[in-house]
Amino acid sequence: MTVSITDVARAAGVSASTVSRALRGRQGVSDEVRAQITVVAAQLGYTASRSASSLASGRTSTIGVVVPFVGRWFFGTVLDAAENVFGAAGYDVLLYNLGSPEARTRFFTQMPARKRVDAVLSLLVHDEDEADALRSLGVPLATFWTAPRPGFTVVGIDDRAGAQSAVRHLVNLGHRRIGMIGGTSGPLHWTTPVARRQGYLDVLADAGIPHDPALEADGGYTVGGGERAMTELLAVPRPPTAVFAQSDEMAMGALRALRLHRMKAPDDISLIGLDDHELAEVLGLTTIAQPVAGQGAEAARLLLRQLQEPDAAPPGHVQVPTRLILRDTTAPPHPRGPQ
Amino acid sequence: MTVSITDVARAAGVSASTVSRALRGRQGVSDEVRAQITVVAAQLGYTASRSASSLASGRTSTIGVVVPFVGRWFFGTVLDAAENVFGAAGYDVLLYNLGSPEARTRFFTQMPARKRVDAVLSLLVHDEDEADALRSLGVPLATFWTAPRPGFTVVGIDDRAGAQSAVRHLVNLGHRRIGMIGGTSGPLHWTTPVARRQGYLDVLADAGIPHDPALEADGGYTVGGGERAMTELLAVPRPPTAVFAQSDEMAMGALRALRLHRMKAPDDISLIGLDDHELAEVLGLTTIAQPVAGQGAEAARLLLRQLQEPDAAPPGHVQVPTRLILRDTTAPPHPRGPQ
DNA sequence: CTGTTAGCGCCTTCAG
DNA sequence: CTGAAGGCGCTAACAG
Repeated sequence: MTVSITDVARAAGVSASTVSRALRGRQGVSDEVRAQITVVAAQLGYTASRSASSLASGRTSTIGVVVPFVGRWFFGTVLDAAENVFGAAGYDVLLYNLGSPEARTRFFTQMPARKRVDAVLSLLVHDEDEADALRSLGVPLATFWTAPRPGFTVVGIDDRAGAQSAVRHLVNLGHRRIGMIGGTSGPLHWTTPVARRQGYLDVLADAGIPHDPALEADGGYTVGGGERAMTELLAVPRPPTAVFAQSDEMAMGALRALRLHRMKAPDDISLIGLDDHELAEVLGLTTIAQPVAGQGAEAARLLLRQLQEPDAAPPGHVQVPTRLILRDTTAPPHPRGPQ
Repeated sequence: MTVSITDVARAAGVSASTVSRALRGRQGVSDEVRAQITVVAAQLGYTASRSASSLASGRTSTIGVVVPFVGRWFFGTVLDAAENVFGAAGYDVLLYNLGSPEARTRFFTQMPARKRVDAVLSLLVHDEDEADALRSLGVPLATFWTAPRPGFTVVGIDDRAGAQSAVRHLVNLGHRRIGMIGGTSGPLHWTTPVARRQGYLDVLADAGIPHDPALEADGGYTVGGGERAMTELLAVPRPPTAVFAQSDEMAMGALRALRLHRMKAPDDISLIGLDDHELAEVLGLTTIAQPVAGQGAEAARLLLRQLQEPDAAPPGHVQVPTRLILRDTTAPPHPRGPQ
């Protein structure tokens, strides 16, 4: 029914091994025989069975990509870029989308990727248990993070420094009451919110501004959460004149909260995000940009290199730069405000 | 090194066949033996090699999902929902992200999914050649479309009717000069823009409004394209008083164009989109909603059912409803305008 | 340069 | 209910 390597071999009048060698571009086959086999294989519509060749060779030509939520802009963009790099190199990608706790548990207990992938790119690793589970796969690993992680190739921005730039921008504009929308209590205990908060605290301290816990709100890294968080901040007795949202999506939610309160950025309150989301420009949102697709492609490339040169030392930690993008949501504090 | 089924068999004092049966929950194994084997397998950290079991059984427990751009909100959201359904059912998903023409060509010439998947969900099928290539895989197929497609389970909205609702809303508000931002000349010749344009023309004709080609602009289904398209429409001698954007992302671009021209929706011009993008609410965009994640989950479920009951008749064409979501970007035409 | 010989690890008969 | 035998389709030595 389905055409196999022996069918091609028979039709071409050679042995199966020769077909295998010819089609995979290995040397040791005369040019004319190779050409012949190529033609015959095409005629028959032959494609090698990945299962069979994986079983025989031990290689899968497949890379596992673990994503928290493909639907989220950041992860979708990273995945898009990474898949392009893997696909161009002849690798298929197995996607594990671990949005729900059940999916996450299922993945880490059953480890469906075991023996199925040559490498894994995990965009998010919650804790050391998950890291260990991944390490137990015995394949090259990459992840996104703000710090090095043993056994992983790590790509990421300096979250703390990025947050510092954001808050410093607000301080430079003359703001003293600066709020923050973060994500500490989200379902995922990853370190990004912690590092970004640290950057916020750093700059406040530097500028001699006392830290007011009432000016911190949790936006859970979602649009809706950002809206709620901004609403909270507006209800504080003495509201902030500027707010740093740890992600653009939360900043967008914050923008909506302002609109609902008949307020505007930057007239009533300044707002800065972090990411440079594709819609940040549409909204005129001032933000700290990070190269999202670029990081995905870079992580993919580093993983491929490890596959090609298993002996070379793993790359370790690659940090990519962020930069301030001035748009329309930040300005000096309004003079009439009570400050 | 890596633990195989014979290792488990030896450790449990049974044969490999018994281990295979026990672990896959097939009957014909006594409860106590099964329990024992389960324990031993867990201890040893055994996971069956998918390559080997696929080779032996002919089933892959894998579903291929073909996506034009994972990074785009619509496709990312659909993929997210579909992956959750597949994953919960014990299937892995192989992702083929065909954003570039090269990736597309590579996929359709090499057919890397052949012999690797039990079914395929292709979010976009350009033409009959691609459809035929997919059919040649000999597995259950599903896709998103506005019309039935032989050999595929099709899920989708009624694009024409959806567009009609959008334009009818504008007509009902009293608009007579109604522009449209579409996507006919995009790189992908899929039929969505055609169907939505038809809906636009239908309502104009119904309302006795002559069709003015100058009021149609191409936004290529991207944010940037939407911005350019709206800019074009504003430059027309007698600009529209209302605009229907065939997608929310184009509508968002249009909103930005308005802002840059110091104009506002709905004060200067009414705007309606189609999708109900996650950020449409943030922007207050009036739109026609379609259940995006819902459609992804539905397509996945239908595919799984075909896998479980191969004899049942394939579901054919499932059409899901759209509905008008009134927000802040549409209003009756401004009285002072030259009408 | 090419063919032959063994498996890769598992599932599926077929016996018992 | 369980074990033994064979083979899925391919690749990797090893001979020629």
